[in-house]
Amino acid sequence: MMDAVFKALADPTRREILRMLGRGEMTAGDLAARFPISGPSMSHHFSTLKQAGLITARRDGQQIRYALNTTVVQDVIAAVMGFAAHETGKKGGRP
Amino acid sequence: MMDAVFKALADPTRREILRMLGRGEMTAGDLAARFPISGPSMSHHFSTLKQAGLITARRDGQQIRYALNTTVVQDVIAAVMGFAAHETGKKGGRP
DNA sequence: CTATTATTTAGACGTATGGCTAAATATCTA
DNA sequence: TAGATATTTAGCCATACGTCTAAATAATAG
Repeated sequence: MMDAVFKALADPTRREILRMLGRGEMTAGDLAARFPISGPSMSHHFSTLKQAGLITARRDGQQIRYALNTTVVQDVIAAVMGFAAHETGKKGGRP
Repeated sequence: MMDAVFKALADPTRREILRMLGRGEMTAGDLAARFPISGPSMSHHFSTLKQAGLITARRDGQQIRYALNTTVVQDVIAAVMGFAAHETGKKGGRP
């Protein structure tokens, strides 16, 4: 599960999509218009992000509105913090 | 730069290496012995992590001791937090 | 129902990635 | 110096990834 999440984060276009969605919901079209790659390629990125759980999709008429899934984003933060959380003998928390 | 970091994090073996180094410094050999893949393959993973700045290497006799670079790990955390940090109209901080 | 707009699915293509074995390099020991 | 141990570098191979164009699906407008 985290495997799909980290793989999704590996691509710079997808990270930029996440940053944009961080400002609020956007339609697939609006999002795609801001990148120099084809619609189908963007759609594939959406699919990757969605299956990783990083974004959610909901249909609104003929458009699809994508939104950031902040819950999973927080899971990522926790996972990364986990890398350094086991240092022994290091001063933990805030002083 | 963050590009190399996120790419490095995309592989589960490399994430596991980081977790192990989170417990403290280890030699290339000790680290490699804990994975079911060849030494050369492990060496390549070390190289990827090192060039991403996620780990540091220092020679100690005939061995190389690897250590987690917590500074860069924190940069990753900051970067991921940046995805969700721009939500408008959401209640921020802790309640 | 037909046409139009929005988005995804399918298939193809070149490059990147992760794995392996064999060979090279570095350091210590006899 | 020769030999043993630790680690990396060099090639090779199969699979995964990101991109594209063409075609399919979904929903709205006439």
